[in-house]
Amino acid sequence: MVDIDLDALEPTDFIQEAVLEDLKNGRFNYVRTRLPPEPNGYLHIGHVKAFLIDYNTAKLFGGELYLRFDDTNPAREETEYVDAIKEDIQWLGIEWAKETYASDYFELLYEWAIRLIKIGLAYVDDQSPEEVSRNRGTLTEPGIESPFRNRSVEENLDLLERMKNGAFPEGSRVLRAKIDMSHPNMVMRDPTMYRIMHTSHHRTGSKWCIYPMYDWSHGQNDSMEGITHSLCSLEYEIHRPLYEWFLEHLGEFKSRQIEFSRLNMTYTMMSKRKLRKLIEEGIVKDWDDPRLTTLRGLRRRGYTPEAILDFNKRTGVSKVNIVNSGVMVDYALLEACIRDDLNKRALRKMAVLKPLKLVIDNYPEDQVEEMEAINNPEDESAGTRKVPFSKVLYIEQDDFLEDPPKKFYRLFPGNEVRLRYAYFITCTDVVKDEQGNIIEVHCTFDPETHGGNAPDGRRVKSTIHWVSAQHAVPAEVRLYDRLFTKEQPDDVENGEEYATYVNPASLEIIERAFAEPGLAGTQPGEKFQFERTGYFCVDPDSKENKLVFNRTVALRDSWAKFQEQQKN
RNA sequence: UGGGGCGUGGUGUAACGGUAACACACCGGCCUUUGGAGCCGUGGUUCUUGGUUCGAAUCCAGGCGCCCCAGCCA
Repeated sequence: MVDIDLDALEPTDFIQEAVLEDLKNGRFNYVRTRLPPEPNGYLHIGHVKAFLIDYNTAKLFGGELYLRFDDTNPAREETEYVDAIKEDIQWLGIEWAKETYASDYFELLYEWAIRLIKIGLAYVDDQSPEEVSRNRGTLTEPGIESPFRNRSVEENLDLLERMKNGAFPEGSRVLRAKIDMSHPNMVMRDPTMYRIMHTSHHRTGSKWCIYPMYDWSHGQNDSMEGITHSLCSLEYEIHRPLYEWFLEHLGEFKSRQIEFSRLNMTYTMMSKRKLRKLIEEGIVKDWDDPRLTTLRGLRRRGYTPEAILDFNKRTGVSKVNIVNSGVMVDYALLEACIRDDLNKRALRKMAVLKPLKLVIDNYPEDQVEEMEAINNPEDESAGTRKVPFSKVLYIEQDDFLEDPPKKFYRLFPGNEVRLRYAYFITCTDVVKDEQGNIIEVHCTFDPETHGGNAPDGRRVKSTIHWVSAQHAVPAEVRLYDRLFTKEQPDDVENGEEYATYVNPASLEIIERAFAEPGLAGTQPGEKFQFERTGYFCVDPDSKENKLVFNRTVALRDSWAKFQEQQKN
């Protein structure tokens, strides 16, 4: 029973409004939702939307959430996935009241099937899969009734039991609901309830030789568990009449199904089948490849549960149906969410991704100063730290140009910039190798500007980051970009393959970057902002003697954007 | 050409018959010891046509467009 003040509740979407209405008008007096993953692959960001709708709806009304694995197809489901899915859901912070399996109800479901046979509403069909398909009709033409449709109850009962016990080969028979072969809704044209599979199940072993179809299992499981609100995506809307038909004739408890838009995102793929293909073809390494929008990929990439929850909140809930039964959300929104979260929380560090040697000619040879740096300008309580400074430094290659274009404010011959938290420097000279590559930049510093402030009040246009060459720790840095160059990579155009749209620059490995010494010893999962370049986290590949960082997302970069504009 | 859904700036969501709002993106500007962050500003005849109404994104009717369904997948 709900013992909360319904009038005080604030529903945040149309589903919660509908549930509130059901509670107010007495259709239900409690709320129980269910979260129904199929244990046949890893979770991706699209699943999160569905999960959070179930979780948040139950939570708002003081109800409970069941985690029910839809394990009705043993040919593709494994325990390994069950564990991984639970781990991912927990990582997000979703709690469930009870863990159940569709297979928990195989026995009861079988009894219900017998009841349907007994009232003449289900029959064993001996047609081949091809015949069943051919006789289903088309979208505009009615189907043809099976010659086995009017078998006696006794024969149906006998055949089903023998099917269950393994008397017949796979594909030889199915149990079908007897509804209407000319129904305009294809789902209602005598849908299959059980098929024969001589496959061992991850939980029931070899006990069953028949397994229920999703359409026969799901709605009945909802009923058996007393699920009040069965929340699912739009493509199940046309299945709702079938679920209601079953329960109506069985005389069992009816859940209310409410459908919502699925989440699709630009520059990525959501379907498990396609994700699996990416892995099999070696385009990405595994389910946790940081370029994937799987939960494991996002986690390894450095995304936080908070950012993903925020993303979910910002994308909302609706029934808008633009593509693939749902909406198409801009990938940039996800990036905005992680930037927002990490901006507030991540400690700042300095790291030079593409090092260029900088020598301060007038700085004493052996001197080392400890410069005070702010750990997080967004959070004063994060305090400060000391960063060693000396005569020879590394700066970013991108921060120096011998012959700069207009609007380039960084270092170039004759120009003065600030080294973050250190000094003002002026570039005096450039050293090149025989091929003409710049290998060293020389400058002088102004001792009066210690800490980065000029007592005479003069200003510089730019502040650049640095690390002291003799103190820096080397690190491998993996720069990621979107996996595809096309907004909808699965919208494959004539003759092409989605592989055509794979972004060749989706992964760039920098073998030898240099980080400030404070980064030594950091542990996998730790997150930082490398000033001026982006947010990074320590990869699980990282070892005591070899740091590995993943770039979660780059900082917004108006200079890079400006350059991009100039090109176009 | 059957059935079921959905149409609000580029994208996603609000507005529950009473001045179309918010976020992201984009483009300007301010500010800045991160070209980050922050702050301010410019973008829409609410798919369309007609009707009801003092008043319509909202209610009604027609049209158009898009998505889903012909697995012994879920």
